[in-house]
Amino acid sequence: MLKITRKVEYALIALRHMQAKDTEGLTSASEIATHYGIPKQLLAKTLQQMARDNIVEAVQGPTGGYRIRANLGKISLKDFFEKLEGPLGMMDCFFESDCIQINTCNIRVPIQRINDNMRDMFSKMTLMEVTQ
Amino acid sequence: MLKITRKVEYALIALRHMQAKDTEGLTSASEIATHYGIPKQLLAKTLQQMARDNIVEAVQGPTGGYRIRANLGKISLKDFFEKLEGPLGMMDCFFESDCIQINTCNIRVPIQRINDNMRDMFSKMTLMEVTQ
DNA sequence: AATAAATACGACAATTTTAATCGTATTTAT
DNA sequence: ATAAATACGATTAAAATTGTCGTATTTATT
Repeated sequence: MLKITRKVEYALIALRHMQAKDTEGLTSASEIATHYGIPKQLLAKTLQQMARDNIVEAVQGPTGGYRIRANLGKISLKDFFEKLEGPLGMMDCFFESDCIQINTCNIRVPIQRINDNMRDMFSKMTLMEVTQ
Repeated sequence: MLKITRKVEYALIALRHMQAKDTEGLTSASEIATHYGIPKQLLAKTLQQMARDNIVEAVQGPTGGYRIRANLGKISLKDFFEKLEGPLGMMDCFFESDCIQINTCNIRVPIQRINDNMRDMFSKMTLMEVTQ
């Protein structure tokens, strides 16, 4: 429990890899996949999603690839996690309201508090702290 | 991602339920399962695990049940989570060392830092904060 | 113009993890 | 003796995650 997903993991690996290179150069999904031994297609999808979110920029065609587009110091980990994985919550009932026990539940409020602490923590950390 | 498990959820529900009652009285797994509409056997196992961890005390036989044994104000959420679910880590490589990429991995150290922050946060919260 | 290498992406399959159930044994109040 | 409760290993079911497939599109190079 309380784990990040591979998608987030691969995204962070890719960002850190690109960060370490010349800002202007492009990096292909293959380059990263080969270097870190991770599945290329899955990584590519993750990069594509980050492109849709304007975190990276994609260039098509041969010699194409990705480069970092956003200011990573201005994206909080909370926003990053939520862009890739949707709303952040320790229990599903914080966003899916199909729990029929929601009225009798005695821990929703206290867990909500803890959850707020967690969100707060991730709000105060930026992507830059991971990638540099 | 970053979710707690049902086991932890049921454990917290049970503790909070018992906390709200007379300290000396016993509470059966059935009572809690019925009241909150959760699977009795699974809840029972969770209570049994908490009994092994000395968080609750178990009394057998008819009229038996459980009561809180530990001082919940002295058990951190981190310890509680780890008692029920094992070591707390955002990535498996923090305790399972079978990742062959562990040497080339470029995010292990930064994620480790974030992980430490998270563990720190849960170390500073007690079970009492959830159950009262 | 043809080719090849890259991104784009929906659909599907495999794997892993989590959740729930089953079956049986033990304890003990009535 | 019975019944209601805890105890717990083994198994099954369900859900979530992870990975693959197939095909389309873009574009530099020849």
